[in-house]
Amino acid sequence: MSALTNAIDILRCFSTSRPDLSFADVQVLTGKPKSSTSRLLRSLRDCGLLEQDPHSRRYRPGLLTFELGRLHRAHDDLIATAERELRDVCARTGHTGYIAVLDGYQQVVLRIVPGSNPLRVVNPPGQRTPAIITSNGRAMLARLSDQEIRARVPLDYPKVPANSPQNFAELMARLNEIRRTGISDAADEAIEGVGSQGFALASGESGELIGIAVSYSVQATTEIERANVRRELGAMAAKLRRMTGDPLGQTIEQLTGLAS
Amino acid sequence: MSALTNAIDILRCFSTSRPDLSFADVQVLTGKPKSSTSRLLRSLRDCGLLEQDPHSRRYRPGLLTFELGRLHRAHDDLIATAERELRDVCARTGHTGYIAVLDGYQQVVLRIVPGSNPLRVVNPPGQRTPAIITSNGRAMLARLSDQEIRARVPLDYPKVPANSPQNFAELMARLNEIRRTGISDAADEAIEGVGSQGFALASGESGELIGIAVSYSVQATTEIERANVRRELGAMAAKLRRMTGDPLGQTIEQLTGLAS
DNA sequence: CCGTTTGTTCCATTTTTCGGAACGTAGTCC
DNA sequence: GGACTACGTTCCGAAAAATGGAACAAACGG
Repeated sequence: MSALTNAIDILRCFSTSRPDLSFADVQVLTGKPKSSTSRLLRSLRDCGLLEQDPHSRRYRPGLLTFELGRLHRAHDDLIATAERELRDVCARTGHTGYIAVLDGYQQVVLRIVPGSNPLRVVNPPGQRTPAIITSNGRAMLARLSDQEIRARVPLDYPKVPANSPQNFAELMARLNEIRRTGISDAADEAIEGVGSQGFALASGESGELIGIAVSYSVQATTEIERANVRRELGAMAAKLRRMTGDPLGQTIEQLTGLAS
Repeated sequence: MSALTNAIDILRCFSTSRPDLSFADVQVLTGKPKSSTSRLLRSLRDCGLLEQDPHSRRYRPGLLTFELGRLHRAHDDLIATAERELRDVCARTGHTGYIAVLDGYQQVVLRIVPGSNPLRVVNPPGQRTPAIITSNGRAMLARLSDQEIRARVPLDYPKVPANSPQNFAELMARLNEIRRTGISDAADEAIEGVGSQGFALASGESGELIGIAVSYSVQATTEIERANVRRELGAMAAKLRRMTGDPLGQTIEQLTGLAS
């Protein structure tokens, strides 16, 4: 196991729920010996990937990650284009919009478009969530080949909320449904009382894949309003697919010519 | 030279002016053999620190840097406190506010508060600039011991704009001036026609040091207006120093008990 | 079809890393 | 004060990984 791998393992211990860690935290989370942890933490700190609070002695992501993170304008064309359209939809509907990407079987929130409705933003940018329990997460999975999906979802199917697909067969059933309709939805899954609808957008040019979703309170919306959201999303999807050359019906593997 | 060091050297090649790099770019910038560059780039890509555009094959900071960068809310208390106050000042004066930190002899922009005046934001967050040519950069330097300043500024004094201190002696003269008045200013240095005033804020508790500045068009402001900015900044500095327990007059080294 | 550019793979040598154990350093309890 | 514990760092021989020159491969251009 390379030094870089170990370093990354440490960096991956940090998350929105654990924005800073003590030496002991890191040691427990990585399961590495004290000596290795000590050396690596020092290296990471010295190179700017981590910072150490002078008083609490806890570690947190460093200045370098801030700088690099700013540069990750990330797939800029695709995302910026999608964000513009999403803003329009959110302005019209008042709901909150999300743009996310897939990483393994998790999704990571990239952009948020706050809505005017009083539903607080629950997933800040950078937030990781299992893709199988969100509307746009499943929409993205649906664009992968069955083989690729199988490879990404852990063999030991994770414990998920009651409304989410409870096993691999249920998941595939939902993904096939999404493949038919082009739109994905969720209700009371990741967060109680919150529903969302979303779709996946692939760039025909770069083969990038993003998920776009609109999120709302289930209680505070009527079936009619949700149908309206579906219509808005459908129109947005159609427009974006035209703009980005998304060859709907092709898996990402077919687009890029290789498995990721 | 450790693998991690080499990896960091590659990451540090990316900047706002070079947000993505080709294999050849990296090879030239790092001066490493092709084989090493190839292996390292692959590792960095595989672990998520870099991404590779499927078509242009160019590299850019990856999803992991985005996630970690989000977590670097960084020195949150100090910066958030300062940012709140800065917002007030910027709202009143209409000018653009900056918060930055020192890294070596460069400063890195952390936060921007756009003003209402039509001066476009020129330094996005993450931007690096030599601290010796900005008002808040010099303000931060002025809070270091002379020995520490000497250690940070390159022996081969860099080429700087005409209005900036042209050599180490001139720099020290200006820093001593800042130490006397508590406020730093700049005009027509980093950017032609742009002036700024700033000060440094140290947290008495954590020993962190940030620079706070307000920036404006030299042509579009009168001497009276600039005096007003100075007054606003002075008041803000006094208030923040009280709030954060900044022991003005002490160097950062005295605060943290060690050289950084 | 050949030269160029660009990038990857191979492999013997050199250099790091690894991790158990010994060694500090505080803080705490009695 | 002294023993105890939590927390980290340093040491060092064994083991693993990085290194970089060279051969190899692929894409491009003329």
